[in-house]
Amino acid sequence: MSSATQFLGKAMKDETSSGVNVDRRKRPKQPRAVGTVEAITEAAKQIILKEGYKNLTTNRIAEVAGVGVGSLYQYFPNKQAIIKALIEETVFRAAGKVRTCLRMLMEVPLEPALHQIMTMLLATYRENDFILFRILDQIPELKEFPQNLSVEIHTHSTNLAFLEQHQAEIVVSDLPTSLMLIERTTIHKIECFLAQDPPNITEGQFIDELTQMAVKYLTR
Amino acid sequence: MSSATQFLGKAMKDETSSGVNVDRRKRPKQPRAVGTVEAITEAAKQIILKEGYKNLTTNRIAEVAGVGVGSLYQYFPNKQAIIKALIEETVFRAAGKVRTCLRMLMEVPLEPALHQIMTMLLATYRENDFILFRILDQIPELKEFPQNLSVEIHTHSTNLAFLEQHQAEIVVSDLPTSLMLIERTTIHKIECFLAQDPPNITEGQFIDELTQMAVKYLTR
Amino acid sequence: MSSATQFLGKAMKDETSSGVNVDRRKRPKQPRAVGTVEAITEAAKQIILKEGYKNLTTNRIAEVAGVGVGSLYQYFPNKQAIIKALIEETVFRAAGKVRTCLRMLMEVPLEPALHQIMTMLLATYRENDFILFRILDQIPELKEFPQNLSVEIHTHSTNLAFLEQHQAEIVVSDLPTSLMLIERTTIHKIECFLAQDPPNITEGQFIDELTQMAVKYLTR
Amino acid sequence: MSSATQFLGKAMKDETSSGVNVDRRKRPKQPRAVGTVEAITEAAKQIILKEGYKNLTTNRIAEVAGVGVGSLYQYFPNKQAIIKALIEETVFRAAGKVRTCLRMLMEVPLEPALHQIMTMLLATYRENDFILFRILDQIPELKEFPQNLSVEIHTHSTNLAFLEQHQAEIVVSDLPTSLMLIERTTIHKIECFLAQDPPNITEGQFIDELTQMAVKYLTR
DNA sequence: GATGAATGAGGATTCATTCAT
DNA sequence: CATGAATGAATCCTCATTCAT
Repeated sequence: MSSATQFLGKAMKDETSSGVNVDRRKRPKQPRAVGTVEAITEAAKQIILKEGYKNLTTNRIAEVAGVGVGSLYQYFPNKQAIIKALIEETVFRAAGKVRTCLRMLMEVPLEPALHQIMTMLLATYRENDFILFRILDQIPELKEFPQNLSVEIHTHSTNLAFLEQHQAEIVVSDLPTSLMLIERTTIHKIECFLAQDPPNITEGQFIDELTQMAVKYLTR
Repeated sequence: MSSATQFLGKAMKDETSSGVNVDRRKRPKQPRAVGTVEAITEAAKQIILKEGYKNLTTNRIAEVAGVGVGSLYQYFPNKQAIIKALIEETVFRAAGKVRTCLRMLMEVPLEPALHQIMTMLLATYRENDFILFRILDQIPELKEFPQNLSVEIHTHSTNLAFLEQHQAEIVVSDLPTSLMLIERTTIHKIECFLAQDPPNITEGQFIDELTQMAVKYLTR
Repeated sequence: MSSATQFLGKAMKDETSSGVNVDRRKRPKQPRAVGTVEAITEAAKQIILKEGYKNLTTNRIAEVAGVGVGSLYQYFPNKQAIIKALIEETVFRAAGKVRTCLRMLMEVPLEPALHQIMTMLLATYRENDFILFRILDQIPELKEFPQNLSVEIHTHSTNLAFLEQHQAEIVVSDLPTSLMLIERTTIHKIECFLAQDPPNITEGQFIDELTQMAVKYLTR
Repeated sequence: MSSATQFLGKAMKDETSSGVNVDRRKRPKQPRAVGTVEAITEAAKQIILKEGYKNLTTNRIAEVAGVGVGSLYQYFPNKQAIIKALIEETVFRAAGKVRTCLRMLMEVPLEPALHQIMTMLLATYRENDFILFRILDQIPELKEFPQNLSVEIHTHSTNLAFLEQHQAEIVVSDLPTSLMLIERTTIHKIECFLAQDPPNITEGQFIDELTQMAVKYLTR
């Protein structure tokens, strides 16, 4: 039994015990309804970005989305589900970009490839309002459903494939574990970098730094 | 000094910190009072650890501390101040241990020294209920007073002294910046490691991993 | 500079910096909501009248109004706003009656006209639960928004027109100032009279007294 | 049965039903204790004057007075009693001045005498921090014990004696009632005048105004 | 489906008063 | 006598959720 399985098992147990449902209530089929759902998550996003997570109330979401509060509960069973949907959406889009980029760099040597990846990652985080990714820290309840709420989850296997493609240049013994370490470290640094305002290091320097760190670690 | 001046002074003091005061209210003098203050922060700690941050209400703190709600406000102006005091306390104690350890390893070669440091760091984080360190992520308001709320702040100069002592073995150009990166990365990894339950890697392996990462990065 | 100056200055600054909003929160659109708003102010009125201002708590208002506490905050940002609305309402209705009466007496000679006005004033104060007018004394915070909270404000210009119409009989030099003095004095006396229970003077005597005072003052 | 008797009767009934004691707890005999009592009322006065009635808490009084909260309850049964004592003190001192002045003007003709009295009254109100006199409006509970809390009470008989001394110049039929009207009106106007900042009338003009009003009313 | 008025449990905070030291 | 730590009922206000229209 892998730890992943255990983890999922735990999450499921928790869900059962707390009785909280964070999934969508119904799949809207009518185009009007699709628009409403998007308006809701978009409103949530704007509020988090502009007014802070602590101001994210259901009434405010409805107001910004231009719908009645009641409509929120047509598509989401509760507030958490809205946040979850928003993050999933964001993560899904971001992961797609990362995977596309990785596939294009399969044939490129490790160091320049990593440099490009890092550049793209930074851009993706910025575009996708990285603050959303950090929101999870403020919602312990949601942490128990991380299945789809982390970019790594959606990119890990592609990442792995990428590294295996470059195995000739790499010396670490346990590739999956090393990959995980690099992934986390990289993302953490990007978050720290983006959180600084103004940054005390140029973007170019920062990406070089990130790349060097990964290359050194992987190739001794 | 006119009453107008007094008033402005008071108003300004109140306003400077965005209206929120997170400092202590009064210093307890009677031994009984000291016990109460400790009971309050200890209660807050236990609640965070056992019931989660979202259950940290003032009434619950008082209940667990075995005092009346009013007593909380004898020593702290508001709930945030309690949390701040708790974290400061924890951080201060942890930083003390780290510094002591570092001073003992000044003469030891880099790699074994780092190995010991990592071991000690992991132990310290575990002992000191590392969860507290992560609580800040859930309280954006407190992030604005990070002066004393981060272990790094209290250990950075000692860390720097340690690395300078080993300069012969180190190749990085900008030592302070590199140190900061290593500090953050190490702490982040420790937090991730401790957050896993159960960990999918042994403690020994994990510390080796940490040490290798730092050594490689510093010495190429 | 007198202490009065300092006091007022401080008070004003206090209000400005505290940024308290005493306006309505939203305009009810559904008829049900209109009823709720009225029920709230009416409940506040009844509590003040029957239980005293010190028993005017938000929970009690909700209870008497037969609604939940939350409903109070659908239409008013805070308790003060409820009181303000109640007083405004009362003042507005009372001022309307006064103005109507004055316009009807434009052609009547001064003394009989004043007599009728005083009679009507007393009746209006009694009907309109004059206690509400005195509540302001107990809420220093509201005193700073007296724009619409005083009957005089809404009747002063009509009063002035009335006196100018009778200028032939009047000898005072500065009509506006004299008017203000009479207004305040009259109202104050009415309040004192109504506050007595039981009064030690008949209503007829009292109105004669009021009229005489004004007539003597205006006509030497 | 005079209205005064009725009023007292009512007050006593109220006290019985509310069971509140507002008298001093014990008469301090030791000089140290006398100092403490004075420090307490003085502190209350300073707080009302500089920080507003809403900031008058027992803890703050003790703090400003430089004693422990407990000591307040050595000499006063509750907070109201402190306020009552403060007002009594102030009223008593003010009434003394007024009576002295009146006795000196027994032989002076009505108009110049009244002019001097008004001047003195205004000064007394200013000196004695007239705000204290208005505090009663904010404490309905205390209004029920006005026996000694109003300057008029302590000066009424002297006032009456003064007017009787000038009976030759006076035409009103019911002297006591007229006196009461004048007293109230005068005090009310002084309060309004002092509350204005800046006043829109000079002090001299104001006193002339007051005097004229009284003279006209009394002498036709 | 959509609305928005209504809800009320629950949270942070205050402050007059007590009582052990 | 004096102290000041402790108290807790009471207060204002919030906000996720429901449901009648």
